[in-house]
Amino acid sequence: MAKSGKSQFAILGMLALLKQSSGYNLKKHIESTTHNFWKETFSSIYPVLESLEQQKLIIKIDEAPENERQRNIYTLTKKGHKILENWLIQPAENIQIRNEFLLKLFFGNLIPVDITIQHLKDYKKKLRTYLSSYQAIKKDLSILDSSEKLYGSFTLDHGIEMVLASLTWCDTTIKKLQAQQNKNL
Amino acid sequence: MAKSGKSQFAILGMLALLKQSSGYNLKKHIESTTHNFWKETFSSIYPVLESLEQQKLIIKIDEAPENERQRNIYTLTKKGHKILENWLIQPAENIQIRNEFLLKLFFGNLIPVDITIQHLKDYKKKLRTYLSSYQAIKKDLSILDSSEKLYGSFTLDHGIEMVLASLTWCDTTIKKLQAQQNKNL
DNA sequence: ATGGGCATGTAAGGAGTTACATGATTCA
DNA sequence: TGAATCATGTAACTCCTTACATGCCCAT
Repeated sequence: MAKSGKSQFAILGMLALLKQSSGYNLKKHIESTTHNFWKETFSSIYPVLESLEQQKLIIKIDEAPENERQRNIYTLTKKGHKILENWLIQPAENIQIRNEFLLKLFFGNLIPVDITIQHLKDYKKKLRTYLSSYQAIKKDLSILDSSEKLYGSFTLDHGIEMVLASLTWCDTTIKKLQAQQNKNL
Repeated sequence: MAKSGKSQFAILGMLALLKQSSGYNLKKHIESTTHNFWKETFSSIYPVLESLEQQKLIIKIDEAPENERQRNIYTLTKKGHKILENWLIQPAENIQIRNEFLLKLFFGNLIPVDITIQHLKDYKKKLRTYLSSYQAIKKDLSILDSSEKLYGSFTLDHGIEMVLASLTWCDTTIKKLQAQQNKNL
């Protein structure tokens, strides 16, 4: 079955940046660059590549270099570039955000305060992990050329700023809950 | 078909807060309180309510007050409370974040800089809209009782902090792009 | 009497995830 | 020779979204 959502554009865009790539390689690059706001799995990448090829937005490159393992290398066609650019110049649609962590917190008065505090502390740990992984990604950005690096640094900075703001909010929230806890002693 | 995802818990939790509610009323409250991180549609609410009733997690209240329009009022059973609390004390699973806006920005070097700058400005406008809607929700929180208000204010503050950090990031990013633009003149 | 809010659902489809399945190559 | 990485895919499923469909009640 052909997929037709946003994955299409994510893959098209990444392929445009890399000029040419296999599905496997695409996944690797998505993981090392857009991981904090966009992920893809093999199960979506391969069918999407097939669908994009059928739509003539990408083509398979016939490179049969000797001694090399069999793999499918794709590159964008002119039509592919056109479709991609057309999508890029449109403003983004509203995001559907579902945050299970916040949902649980919202229902916090249904469980003991100390469990919620623990959840917040665990969340902080996770956020710190994200922070260091973003710093690792920042290093990986050097793979791409300088103009791409610029935009990559923007999205990465966004992630970093969000994590930092979250960490501050966690601390404030924990303090408020602890104050609540003391009041009830 | 019975639904079995996170919607179940969102509805169970909201029902626990409200003590009792119709599906329609649930939607209203979800909109006015968790809108920034959790939404539900009628198409999920009604089937989920039916499924929850079959699982004996909620029951329909026989209130046939004269002169009142027909509607289904539900409330949690003991089993429902147990299931809900059990979910609440488990740490939240990792969120799958997909941000189309950031994805487009990441591919920004494929389109003219001024379009990207415009996208950022439009995004700022949207963020400011969110900010004022959060302030409106903060007022609506007064519907709930004080302990629930506390947790509602936490999740809301999270939204506000994220928006504020985003706005700052937008300004920084716009400045960087404008500098880039001037360099290329 | 009519428009808006209240109220409840169904049907079909879309998009992505998880689990399953396989095999080649490289390096230690 | 065995583990890790490269490499490609299928099948089933789940969940949610969009569009559709209906009708009451209340206020102006």
